[in-house]
Order: sequence, then C-alpha cells, then structure tokens
Amino acid sequence: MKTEIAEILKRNQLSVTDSRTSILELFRSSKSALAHADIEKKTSEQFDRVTIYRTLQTFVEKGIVHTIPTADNSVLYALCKDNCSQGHHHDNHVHFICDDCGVTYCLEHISIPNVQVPEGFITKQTDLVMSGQCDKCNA
Amino acid sequence: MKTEIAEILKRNQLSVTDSRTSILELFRSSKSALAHADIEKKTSEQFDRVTIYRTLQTFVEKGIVHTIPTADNSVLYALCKDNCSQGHHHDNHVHFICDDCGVTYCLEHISIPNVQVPEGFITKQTDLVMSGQCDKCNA
DNA sequence: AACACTTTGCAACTTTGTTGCAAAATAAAC
DNA sequence: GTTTATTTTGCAACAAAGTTGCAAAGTGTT
Repeated sequence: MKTEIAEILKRNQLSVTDSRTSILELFRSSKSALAHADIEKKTSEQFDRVTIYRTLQTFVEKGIVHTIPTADNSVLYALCKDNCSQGHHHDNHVHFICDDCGVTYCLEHISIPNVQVPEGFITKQTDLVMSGQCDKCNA
Repeated sequence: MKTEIAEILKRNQLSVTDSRTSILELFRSSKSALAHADIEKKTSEQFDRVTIYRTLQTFVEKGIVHTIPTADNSVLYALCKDNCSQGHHHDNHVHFICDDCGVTYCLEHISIPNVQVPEGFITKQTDLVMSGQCDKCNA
C-alpha cells in the first residue's frame, strides 16, 4: 500500500514526504470529495494548514486531484480517476449539486460537450455545474 | 429606467434604496455575471462591503439573481432572465472568465448543450463556466 | 556521510465573509 | 408634510480562508 502511494508520487516527480503520503492515502481510502477542513481534521491536525494547502495545490497541478465547484463557495477536492498520470487530461465530467441536501455529485460518465469559443479566446478550464434535486431527495 | 428598476424591487417586496437600485442597474447594464469584488469596484466603493453582501443575499432569496459556482472557489452572480418570479427558466448561455484581466464574458450566442442526467435527478439550473485567456489578453 | 535541493512549519499578513448594534433611510399613517 | 414604525445601512469587531517569506528539517543523489 505505502509503496503504491509512493509510486504514484514518484511517477509525478514528487518527493515522498509524510504529508503527501498521508493525504493521498486519505483520498484513496475515503474515495469521495474532501474539503480542506476535512483533511485537516482527519489527519488529526498532524500537519500545518499551510502544508495542506500547498500539498493540495501540488496535487492539483500534477493532476492527481481536481477541484469541484460547490454552491456554497467551498472547494472540494477529489481524486482524478485515471490518476491523470499521463497528464494533460483534466477532468471533464459534469457536477451536480443538490439544492436540498447540498451534496455534490461527480457524474463521472457524463462528459462536458465541446464548446466552440470565439476567435482569440483560449480555454484552459471548463466547468459544467448543474443543480436541482438529486435522486434521493426526489423520492 | 430608474422607475423600471424600482418596479422590480417593489414587485419583490423590497424597499427601494440606493444600493439596491445601483447594484440591480449594474447587473442590467453589464448583462454578465459579476463577482462580489466586481460590484465593489464598479460601484466605486460607494457602498459598504457588508451592504453588498446583504444586497446580493436578498436578491438571491428573491430570485432576482442566481449564483454560479466555479471551480476556483469564487461565486458569480447573474441576473435571472425572466426575473424568475414565475420561475424556473434560468439563463442558458456560456460564461467565460479571463484569468488575466478578470473580465467575465457572456457568450450569449453559445448555448449550453443539453446534458442527460441520471434517472431521478431533476435539473433546475445548468451553468457552464469556462476560463482561460480572452482575445484582448491574447495578443 | 556530505552535498544540493525540496518541503515543512511558523509567523505575519491579506482577503473574504459574518454578526451586533446604533444611526440613517424608507414606507406607511396621519 | 410631519410623525411614527419598520427596514436598511455603515461601522466595528470578529471569524474563517488562503497566501507569502524564511529558517529549519527532510528528501534524494552522489
């Protein structure tokens, strides 16, 4: 296990440190989106706030995790499926936020349709966020 | 003009004040999504930060504007088209935020492609926000 | 083990958003 | 057009979230 996580870090040209290992492990075990505060709590405040910020930033840059927009102005981080290891493949799926329960869903299998932007515009990121009622709240 | 805006406020049971009038006017003239910071700047810091927060909150509650979540942890506010009073039909065009100059463009002529959601989900709103470099900054 | 390089934790700071309350503005009543 | 009741505003103080510089500690390489 540990070795596997170390592998992922090395594959992304990151040195293997306690914080990176723990946080990545946390993502893999929880298998759901985490907020910065969640990580702080679940690592028992073992790491400095700043360290967590920087670790998350690094992971985003390397494509290990991606950010999820939420309605209440908080950022969630989630593991990128294919570990994005070959890189360049930014997440491309639709997110759905339930107005009632507030849960953010990754609709992994629904990809964002291509959108043609006007000439001269360069797109670096595309977010498609839907909101309404999820299946559980609609019952 | 002023009368028209006052009408909208009254229709929503809101008293007509300077800040509400100015901010609503700003939304109508800019016709694009605005962040809190944009509003602060464009009203030349005429109003207290707190007032702007509360005004936006009120507008959201009344359905005059709606929020657009973005992945970078910023919330955008946009006018609801039909004033949403009779409801339900929200804007349907793509937004583009320039990372360099910070301007938000409404790509009015590009509509959001239809997205099929899983069974049981009810979509009330769909926002597509792109970011990158606009034509002016890419020159 | 010794070196170069990267990462961490601390402190200080900025930015963003919230709350309570007195003063001012608005709306309603006369 | 005053007066009164209600709402809204601005201030101050606070809370939460995020950033930056830098010395100390950790990592990787030889």
